[in-house]
Amino acid sequence: MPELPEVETVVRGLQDLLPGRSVVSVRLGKTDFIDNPAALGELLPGRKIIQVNRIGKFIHVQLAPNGSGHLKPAPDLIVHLGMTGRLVVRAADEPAPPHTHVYFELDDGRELRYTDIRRFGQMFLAADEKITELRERLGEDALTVSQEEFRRRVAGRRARIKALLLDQSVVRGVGNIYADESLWRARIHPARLAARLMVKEIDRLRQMVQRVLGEAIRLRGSSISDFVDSDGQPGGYQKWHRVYGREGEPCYRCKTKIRRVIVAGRGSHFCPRCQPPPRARSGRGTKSRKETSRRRQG
DNA sequence: AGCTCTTCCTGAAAGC
DNA sequence: TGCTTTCAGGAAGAGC
Repeated sequence: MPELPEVETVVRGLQDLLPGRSVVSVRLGKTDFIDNPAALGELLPGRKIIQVNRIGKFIHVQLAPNGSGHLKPAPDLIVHLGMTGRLVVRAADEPAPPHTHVYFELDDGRELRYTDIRRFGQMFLAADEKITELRERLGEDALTVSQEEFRRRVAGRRARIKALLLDQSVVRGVGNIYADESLWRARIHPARLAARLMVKEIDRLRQMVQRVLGEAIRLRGSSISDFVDSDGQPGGYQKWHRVYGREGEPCYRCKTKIRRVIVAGRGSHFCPRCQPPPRARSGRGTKSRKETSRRRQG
């Protein structure tokens, strides 16, 4: 599940492989995750790739305008990997794995291929204006957000802190794994309300978010199910997960069993001792929190 | 307005 | 053993 470190790893790989190459043609499989599939084949062939950047979890492939195409707009390619998306460069004669839905033929006999089992990803073309709009819709990058900006976006909010970490308009780049890992390191329970955090805790959380993301980038991301980089190689950070995927196993700090509950609609892993749960506001007695509203299907 | 919940999709794993 | 159900989650949209 690609989050900021995985997307950064893919982008760095593509940045080594793609600039200078031109798109020759585009072939499509299923296209329900693409904004305007026909536009890919109309506006990309003949254009040279300049560079590849990351905007939160989005991949921005910047292309030069087509020399002869004054009349055609020259938008860039934006890709989001969703849950199971892969963007890989391969020799054109190498067989593609199942669920490969977009092939960008390059001018050197290779292909940039997009594979996505569940098609939660996104792909669209965007000119400057739309890219600016995308940046404005998102918060600051989680890796570089300042202490002041992070406080401003979080302090006083009535949402659970976990929900805010996952909200890309608060900070961009954090997903479920790194949210849980950061909260464990900051010793903050995922269900606590942001408004009830001390400023010191907010600052510590930002510090841990950035530490965790930095370490994960160094290890080329976490490979839980599907993630691979632009060469098809898995990352190594999953070995350093302290809570994610460790339900029932001992906490690395205090040996208490790691628990998993649903917070903000997401599986959330935490140590019940290191990350004390929020106390009920005016709850009399200890109303058990085993609500997991399990609805029966009719 | 501000949050939370549901939906999309497939394959793996659990359940009966 | 084999079929059915559940679950995973990024982000958009619905619902409260």
